Amino acid sequence: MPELPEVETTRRGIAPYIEGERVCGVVVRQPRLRWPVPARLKAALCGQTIDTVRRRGKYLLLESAAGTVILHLGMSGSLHVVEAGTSAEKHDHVDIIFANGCCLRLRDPRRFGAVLWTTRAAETHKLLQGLGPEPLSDVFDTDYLFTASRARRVSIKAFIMDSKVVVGVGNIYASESLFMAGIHPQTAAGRIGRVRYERLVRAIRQVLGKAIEQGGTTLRDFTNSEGKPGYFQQQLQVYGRAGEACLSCNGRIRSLQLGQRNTFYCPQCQR
DNA sequence: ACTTCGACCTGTTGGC
DNA sequence: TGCCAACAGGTCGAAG
Repeated sequence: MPELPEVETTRRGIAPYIEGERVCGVVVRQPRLRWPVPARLKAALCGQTIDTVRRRGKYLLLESAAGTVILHLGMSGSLHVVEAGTSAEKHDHVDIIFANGCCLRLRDPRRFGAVLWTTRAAETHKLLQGLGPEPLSDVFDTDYLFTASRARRVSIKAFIMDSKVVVGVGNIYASESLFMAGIHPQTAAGRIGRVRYERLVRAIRQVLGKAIEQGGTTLRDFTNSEGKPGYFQQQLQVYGRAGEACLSCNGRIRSLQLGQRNTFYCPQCQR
């Protein structure tokens, strides 16, 4: 479900309810997520105040003086703020309850998500330390991407979906960005020139930025923390449109498998 | 060091 | 209507 825009939409949705609020309870109904939810989470977190809710790539970081909760939504996770005491449904695995009466609830049917706890700077955590730059930051520019891609034989699509290269570009926005940049998804990353990387950087920024503005993409069931869907799917140019007409050239959108992921592109517009 | 691929889960969809 | 296979927005870590 969530790529960077959906995670950012979630962050913005939950922050006002929990920033500056004190945790007074933690309920773990299902500790078996991607990694076990640490048993010490409850003891560590109770009594702490969540100072800030940050995002790094697709990870959400709830920071307190004692440590940081690292959250990942995986493929099917979502966070909602409900009133403390609201009855839990089938896949509501973890609640963090606040003294102000709010309950931050993680739902994740496929359980690819994660809830972890670290007492050190979150950036140094194993899962975060190798991450590439934020796509919307200044560090992510043409030079960076061009240099990082030299001698790389992977497809450009797999390359931009690699979180060590750049974070937050998932399967939907990878296809969309490559369409906008006019680059065929199968092209080897190392064989793409500077000028085209300039276009690609711009496209990634634009696509992600626009998607955040629209509250993310809702294909099946993504809703923000208030239960509202995102609207970016109305702007999707190629994702999920195999067999349909390209909105730019009227040719047929095609799909292919790249790195075990479905990939959409227009063979006319993308070379 | 790079690349590919299996693995982790459940729910939904589409074909027969 | 029912059953079953295929597929889904992520990504780690092993193996080549």
